[in-house]
Amino acid sequence: MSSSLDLWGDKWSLLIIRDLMYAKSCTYSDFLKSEEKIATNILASRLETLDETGIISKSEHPDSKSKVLYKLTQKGIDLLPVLMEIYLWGEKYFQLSEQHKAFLEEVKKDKEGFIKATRAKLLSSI
Amino acid sequence: MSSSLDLWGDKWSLLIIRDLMYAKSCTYSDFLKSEEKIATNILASRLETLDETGIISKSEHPDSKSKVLYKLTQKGIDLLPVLMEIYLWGEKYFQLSEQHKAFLEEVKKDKEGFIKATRAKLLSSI
DNA sequence: GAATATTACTTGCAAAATGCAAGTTGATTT
DNA sequence: AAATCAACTTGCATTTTGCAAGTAATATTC
Repeated sequence: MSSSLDLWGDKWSLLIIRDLMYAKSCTYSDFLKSEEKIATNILASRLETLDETGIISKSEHPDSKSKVLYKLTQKGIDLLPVLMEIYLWGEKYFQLSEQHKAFLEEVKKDKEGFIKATRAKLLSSI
Repeated sequence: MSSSLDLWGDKWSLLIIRDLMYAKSCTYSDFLKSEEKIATNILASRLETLDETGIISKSEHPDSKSKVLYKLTQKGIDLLPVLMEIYLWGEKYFQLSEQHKAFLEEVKKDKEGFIKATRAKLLSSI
């Protein structure tokens, strides 16, 4: 557990991973757009270590040479169950937006199924 | 997710919570005995914030006035599924001891059942 | 095609968090 | 009564974070 947390167990790494679960792929500036407002140097350092540890990978953007696409690897996609349990815990102990509530209601109807489907979708876009 | 991580999403907090999942209750010096070697000031500060946010609670030790017992609250016990998914991820990507491997094999046979039983055990000792 | 804007970063620096060693206080054992 | 134990606290050096500004390469606009 300690070793796992050393790889991705800090707030910013997990938020990066979360963004990638939603978006399938993000550019550097996409990450900067999320509401948590990560500092640019921290973002760069987290992307570097997540890449080094094989949780995300860098690839070329089809449209432009100056853009970089970040994606989850299988190792990163396998964190989906962890993220889902974090969400479900948060649902119990925080006031969520209607949007999030509706989403989690859907998930709870068939958690295994949701994870399997999302996992397949993410794996297909690697 | 960000709010959840603000409460318990750092390495030391999660290791404290893990110790309490195994042990049901720990004293300050019990935490110091775990292999990860947390510094005493960090331990004190984490115990304080986990107590403030209602994830653990302090109680009197039956044997001695000078000892303090720390336990998970329901809010803390509800993190069990998160911890289990962290373990299961780690199983896939790290070399574990035979002991841990055997434990996780057991868990995987009936994850829901294991969580339910462990949860009940922990709740009973609150 | 030169000027402007965008993208993905890097750098410098102040503030906060961490880690280590040592110290303190009250209860307990010898 | 003296020594030990349990739960911390304190001081300080090191590391990490966060903010603002800068840079270099590509892309777009005039």
